[in-house]
Amino acid sequence: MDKSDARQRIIEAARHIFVQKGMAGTRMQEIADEAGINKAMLHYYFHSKEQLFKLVFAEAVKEIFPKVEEVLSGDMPIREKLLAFVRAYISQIREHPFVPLFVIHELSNRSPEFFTNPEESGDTNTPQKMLKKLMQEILRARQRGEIPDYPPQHLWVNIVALCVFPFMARPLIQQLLQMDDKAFENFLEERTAQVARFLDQALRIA
Amino acid sequence: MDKSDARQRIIEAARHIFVQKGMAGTRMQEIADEAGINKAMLHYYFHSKEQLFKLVFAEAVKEIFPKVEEVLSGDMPIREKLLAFVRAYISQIREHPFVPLFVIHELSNRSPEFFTNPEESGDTNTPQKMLKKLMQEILRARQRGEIPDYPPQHLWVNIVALCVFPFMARPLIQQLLQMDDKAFENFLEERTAQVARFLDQALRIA
DNA sequence: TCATCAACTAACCAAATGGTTAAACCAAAC
DNA sequence: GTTTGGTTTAACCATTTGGTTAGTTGATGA
Repeated sequence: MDKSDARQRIIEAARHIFVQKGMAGTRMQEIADEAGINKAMLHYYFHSKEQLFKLVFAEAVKEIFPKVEEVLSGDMPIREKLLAFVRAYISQIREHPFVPLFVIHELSNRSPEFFTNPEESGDTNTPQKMLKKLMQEILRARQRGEIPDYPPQHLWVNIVALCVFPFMARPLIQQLLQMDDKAFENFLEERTAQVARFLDQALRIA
Repeated sequence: MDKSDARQRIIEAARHIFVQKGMAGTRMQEIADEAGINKAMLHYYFHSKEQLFKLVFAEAVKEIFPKVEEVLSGDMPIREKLLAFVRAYISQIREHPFVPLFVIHELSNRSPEFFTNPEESGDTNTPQKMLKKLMQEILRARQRGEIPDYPPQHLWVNIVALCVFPFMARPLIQQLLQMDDKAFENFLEERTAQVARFLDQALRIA
């Protein structure tokens, strides 16, 4: 069975509107309208706005956490690995362009433990642990002289910034660089290659 | 005279709360409380929430637009100029760490022309024009072989991303890299030097 | 001393909003 | 056919929220 397809429609509508307008800016009525149902149905399936929001938010967090374990856990040289990460991550974000801003904005006024994924709490592959491993890998590569000696945390933040920022700051960028929508789409097309190249240069040893 | 200091207190309170919670998440009552006045006073000085918001927002936009004309209009070589920009811009953002996320978030649901600064409309030094000049300068330097041939727009976005992203994504970064507040402050201390170095490397000619 | 006017307040209002309720609908089980 | 139980709805409710009003205060100037 569909397990009631209204439920699914609600989730999709909620997701669409929450991501666009944020928790505070979203009206339950608007979600109901977009899902094509009565407002009371929202409370039938999810009892409160808060609960519905948490569900959407948790989903969103998963979408921006690097789902790139294969890339990071492979055993290629660090430089290629980081470049592969860039490609995989940009492509992932591109499928959910508005999610990073949404997550970061909502996170900014909430207690930090709000987004520890509770479901897979026993899992050893939590993003934090994966990242820690990557940091160590970067350190080792650095000691072996394969890349310049950037502190791993800065290097990591640099990479993520290069990947994610253009999606978050789209309206600002378009305004400042006078791009219309088509120009910006084109800009995004080039983006993967350009970030990869920029990073590649920055990783060359002196 | 003070031109009524209540007015000033209102603006400061509004700024504080709007920046933290966004337009939709802000309650007029909360602003009134923080300003230590009656809610009706808000409407006495600024007649609507929208108007008060616009004022705060316009102020905020100015704070994140690069106020670094001296740096950009100087005539040092492009590489040093870009490095000087990084230093000046990070230091500017550091004084208003929450403003970039605020502006970008509010911008994301508004018509793009919302933030064209109307006051100095006759001014020739609008940020767009300054940027255009910088783009051309980058192009020329590139043709002269002083820097690698990154498309100027990508290079520009890269630089801004490296400067601004850590401030916007602070809670995410702290969570993922397991930094407490002190560790993050320390991270920011190092940031200017690290971004400068990363950029410097990326700008070396092959 | 009194008129004036900006600054200020308490009380109030209408609309919006998250949430509830009681009843209706409707397909499957008996 | 009737009962049953999940699904759906219209109407309703209490609170919140942006905004207003009518009136008070208090300093200034004639």
